[in-house]
Amino acid sequence: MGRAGRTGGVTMHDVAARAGVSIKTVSNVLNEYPYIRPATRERVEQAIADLGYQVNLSARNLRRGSTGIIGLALPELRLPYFAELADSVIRAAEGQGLTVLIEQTGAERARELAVLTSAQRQLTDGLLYSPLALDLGDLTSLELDFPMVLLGERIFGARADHVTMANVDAARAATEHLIGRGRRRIAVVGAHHGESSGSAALRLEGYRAALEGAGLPYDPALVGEAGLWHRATGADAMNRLLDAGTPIDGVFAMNDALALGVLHALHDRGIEVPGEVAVIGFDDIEEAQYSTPTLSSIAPGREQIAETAVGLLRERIERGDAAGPPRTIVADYSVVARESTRS
Amino acid sequence: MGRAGRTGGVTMHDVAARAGVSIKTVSNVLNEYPYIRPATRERVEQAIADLGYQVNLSARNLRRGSTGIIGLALPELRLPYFAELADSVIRAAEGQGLTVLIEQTGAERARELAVLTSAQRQLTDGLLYSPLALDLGDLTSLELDFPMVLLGERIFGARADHVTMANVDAARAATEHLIGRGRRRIAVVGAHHGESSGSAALRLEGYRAALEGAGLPYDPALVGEAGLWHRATGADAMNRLLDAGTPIDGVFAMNDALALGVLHALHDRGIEVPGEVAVIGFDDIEEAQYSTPTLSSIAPGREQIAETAVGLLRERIERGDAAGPPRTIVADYSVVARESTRS
DNA sequence: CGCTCGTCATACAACGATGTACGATCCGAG
DNA sequence: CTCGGATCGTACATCGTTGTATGACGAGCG
Repeated sequence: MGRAGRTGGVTMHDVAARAGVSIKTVSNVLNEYPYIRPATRERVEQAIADLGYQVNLSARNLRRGSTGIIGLALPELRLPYFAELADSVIRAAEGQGLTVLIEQTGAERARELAVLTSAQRQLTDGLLYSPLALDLGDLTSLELDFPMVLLGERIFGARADHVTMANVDAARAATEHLIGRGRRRIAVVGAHHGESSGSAALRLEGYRAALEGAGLPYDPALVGEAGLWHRATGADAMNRLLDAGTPIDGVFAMNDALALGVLHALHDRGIEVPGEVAVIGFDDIEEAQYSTPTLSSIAPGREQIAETAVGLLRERIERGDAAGPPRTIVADYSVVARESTRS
Repeated sequence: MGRAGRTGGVTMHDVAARAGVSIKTVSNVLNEYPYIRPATRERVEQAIADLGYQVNLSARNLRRGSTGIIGLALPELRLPYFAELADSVIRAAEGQGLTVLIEQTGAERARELAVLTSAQRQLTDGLLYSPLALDLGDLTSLELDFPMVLLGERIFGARADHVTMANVDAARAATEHLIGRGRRRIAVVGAHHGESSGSAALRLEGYRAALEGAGLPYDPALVGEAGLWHRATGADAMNRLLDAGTPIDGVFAMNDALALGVLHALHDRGIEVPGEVAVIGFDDIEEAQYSTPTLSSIAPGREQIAETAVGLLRERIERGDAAGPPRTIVADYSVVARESTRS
């Protein structure tokens, strides 16, 4: 074991020798130390170019005590929303001079907790953290003293920065969009029974608020449970609702994956969308533009979320105040109307 | 700047002091050095637990000259195929004790080349590399001496390991599947004009072989170009083919994203699938199971590809023979028939 | 009883970069 | 011509870990 640098093992020492200066001067050139004569700087840069030198990041990291890497903990990349989020986060981080290390938790509680103490923490300067399975009871676990920004859809009381979306308002807007299309028997898919925090609860709250605002009754028979928000669970939930025989003319799915499952279930039964049932989702993943019919959704401002989150995290890292007062940023959203809710 | 370990700055030194041994003994315990008395080992382990010590990876990496991280260079995570691939690679790597650092190239030639010399190379022990824009002329750029495994759909003559799929055979099987359903005017979508290597060329070859085998003529009017294999370009290509007025009763799309775009274009024009036109894709992304109609596709054995690729790379890294004789592994594939080709 | 050999642990010197302290220039002002 | 401050570079220690060399101890052998 133990091969040195990938670049052929060229060290600062070699560069220094070639440029005829000390090793520290090379370091100074690389680190924008101001007092270097142009001639010296040029000689060093030439030597660097000649030898194809690259700094050894392990050594620099050790010395500096930081790595320039941030972690991104999310459930699974195969969920389109998180893939797109990761994409945006990587771009945003790149723009701010950071590298991203992705860790998948599978939305399992144990693994979500493990992420907080894993060896990776030690290799990263901070963490963008998107837990799905944790609840308020796990709050204490989050009282760590490394820079962290909570990401996504849950509202925690945790003492950490949080970049989120306006779940209640957006869900209300989605439901109102259906109501505005003349729907009156609107089902909701994705509820988590007995959960009071988390995006499921918040989006249900928005749904209820919209009904109330329109003077429509809240009917528990129209609430479809779905623990994991996958296509398969969305299809299952829809099938259960239909099997129960409740009349339905609109569906608000708590995310697009669920909504696509719902579309699929409706299609299977020959129920026309949007003719008989209108459907709206949440997340506005790219797939929503290409499904049949195309899917109306809530666009949560993913780029903005990523950019903001990386920015907050970077600030914490640079200022070294992992424990500063927590900030919460709520991203903008918008309703995107497509075929699935054309009236 | 310069905060030490995230774990509160506990070092081996502290552990050694608490356990009443030397610092090296602690290291020996951690590194499975065989000659340690059980009593000593236990004392050290207790001290580690008491202090919550974690090794400083930067220091270890510097000393060992390796990082335990592998790079994964791919076009974009927002392309479902690559998101699913990344998911599988991360799982496979985790199982083999490695961490994955994803780098997005956007399928741009310049960025694909930049990946090979970026600072990240220096932070990783090896690279899983999935270039789309490079061609045979770039072969020389790939003659690097760090461990690398080429991934995915292209066949290079490069002197590097390659995990690929049987593009020609699989494309032929897809086309034969359509022929078996009685289709005779089969279009292909995703061709790259003038390219002779790369998956586009190989899949086109398979398509032609299938036609030939069935005694059907090859008609250039049935070949749809699409530079990037996205939903949007697939829809565009299909629209162009339809606008040209060529009769078509089947479509082989070179990947699922294209196929979904094709489905969308057909739907827009009220053309029934599979009644009037049958469609088959390639990649078998999860979305294929939930589109309307569900999409027939070629399942390329993604798990197998990921597992194999990580294994090959790890072997290279551990044996230190980045320049050993190149191996090529061809993964299994299978035809998955769904609604879009039900006859 | 002296010697070798297997066990167990230690001291020391690296890995490659950077911060600190300090010495060596150079310039203009007195 | 000397002095002082601004520039420019250097030597050294250090980040936390691990490989090498080495020493101490006890057991088994002749």
